[in-house]
Amino acid sequence: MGIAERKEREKEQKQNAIIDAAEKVIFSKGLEAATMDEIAEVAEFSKGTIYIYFKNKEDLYFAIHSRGIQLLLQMFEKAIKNIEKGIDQVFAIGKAYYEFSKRHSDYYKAMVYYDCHPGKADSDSPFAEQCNMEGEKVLKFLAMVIQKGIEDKTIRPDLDPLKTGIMLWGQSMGMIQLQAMGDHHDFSEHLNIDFEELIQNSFELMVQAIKNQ
Amino acid sequence: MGIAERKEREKEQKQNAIIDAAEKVIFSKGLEAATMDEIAEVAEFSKGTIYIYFKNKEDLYFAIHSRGIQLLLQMFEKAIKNIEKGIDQVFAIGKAYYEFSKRHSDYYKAMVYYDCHPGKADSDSPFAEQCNMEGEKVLKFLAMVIQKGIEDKTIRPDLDPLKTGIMLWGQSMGMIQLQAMGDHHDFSEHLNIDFEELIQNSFELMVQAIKNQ
DNA sequence: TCAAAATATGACTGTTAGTCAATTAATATA
DNA sequence: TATATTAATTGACTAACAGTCATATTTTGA
Repeated sequence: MGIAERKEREKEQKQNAIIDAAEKVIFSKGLEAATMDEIAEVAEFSKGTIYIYFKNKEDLYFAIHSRGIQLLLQMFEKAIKNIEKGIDQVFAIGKAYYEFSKRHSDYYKAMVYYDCHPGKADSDSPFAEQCNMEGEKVLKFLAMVIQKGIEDKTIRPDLDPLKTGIMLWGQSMGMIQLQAMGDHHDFSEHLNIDFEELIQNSFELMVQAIKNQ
Repeated sequence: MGIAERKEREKEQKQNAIIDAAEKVIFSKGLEAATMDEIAEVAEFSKGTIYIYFKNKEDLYFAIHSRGIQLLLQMFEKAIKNIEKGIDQVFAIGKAYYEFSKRHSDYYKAMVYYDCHPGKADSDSPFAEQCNMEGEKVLKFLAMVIQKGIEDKTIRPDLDPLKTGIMLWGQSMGMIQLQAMGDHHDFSEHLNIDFEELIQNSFELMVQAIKNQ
């Protein structure tokens, strides 16, 4: 059955075209202001069609989220190339994470938004499921690098790689989020804080804490 | 003019009554599902009246947020009593923060929700302003405790109290948020992670990193 | 060529934040 | 006290938007 396959391919293409349109709209006017009507118009489909390819607005947003995670993982993979020691790779990943939050801030915002969201009906959203899987992949990548660091004796051997990865992830995420908060409210300038430097310091502190000896 | 003062008092009382109603509705059905109509009904005012006392829905939510921060600061103040050393007080504050996120999870969720939110028109929301001020007060409290730790030689003297406070705050917030994410999605149980223990470990790591010697 | 199945459409519904002209209550004035 | 003025309150109304579904169009297979 070549037709079924072609249809499958076409379906995916259309889905991607809709995600492209959604990104255009959301990245230009913000998550909140983006409407399904406008996304449909930019995608050159009727609104009804959007709802054939995506369960609801949230599901469409999760599709964007998923693209963001994939991009992040690629940046992590690039970041550790040509770096020898595990501990240095961990630091490089931290920097890459920060870099991602700055360079792809649209994706980053979309990701944070949904991570903070309770999410009313994430029960059966296909793309939400995909996000979870991909998020786990990123985490396991980090855990693998930590494991490598333990093996090459640059990271404390008493640490559990997965747990340590979660800690580093959580702490880094918190710092980057704080910076975003500082941007929205006044506080970073009000208290005269250079967040870029502060995040750098915070990564150094974390790396110091897991370093062997 | 005693009347003007009485009116001022009455205005505040009514505002508080509306916030009470909003908490009742939001804490029972969630931030998203809560409607202004229902809040008005529970408050026993018409919807129009709600909009006299609060600029918009967001402003009302910020009022709840503000109550949460005040409660948090009280918990911090209680937490450091009867503890001698600065470094131990820092640890106690970390524990209190986690405690707050568990015991007053309704407030905590409301707070995280708005911290993550870009916030379309926070420009002239009186309660948002109050939140910023109170958030800063909490941060300065933490910085003061760190300063004390530097003075009693339990915390590294090379650290800047305010910057270090921001770091600890951001990192703790990130960990707690990760736990919340783990609850919503499947990942904490899927990866067999005991978050309570992990957060404890992460606090220990942080405290270790700022400890003197 | 034409019936059946798969896709796509956009007018329609229900819900909710926010508004505002009309109403009611409180205060000042004569 | 009676009346005018000012302040507070109301709820019907509007606009905007997510999501639906009967109808129309296109594609497929006989």
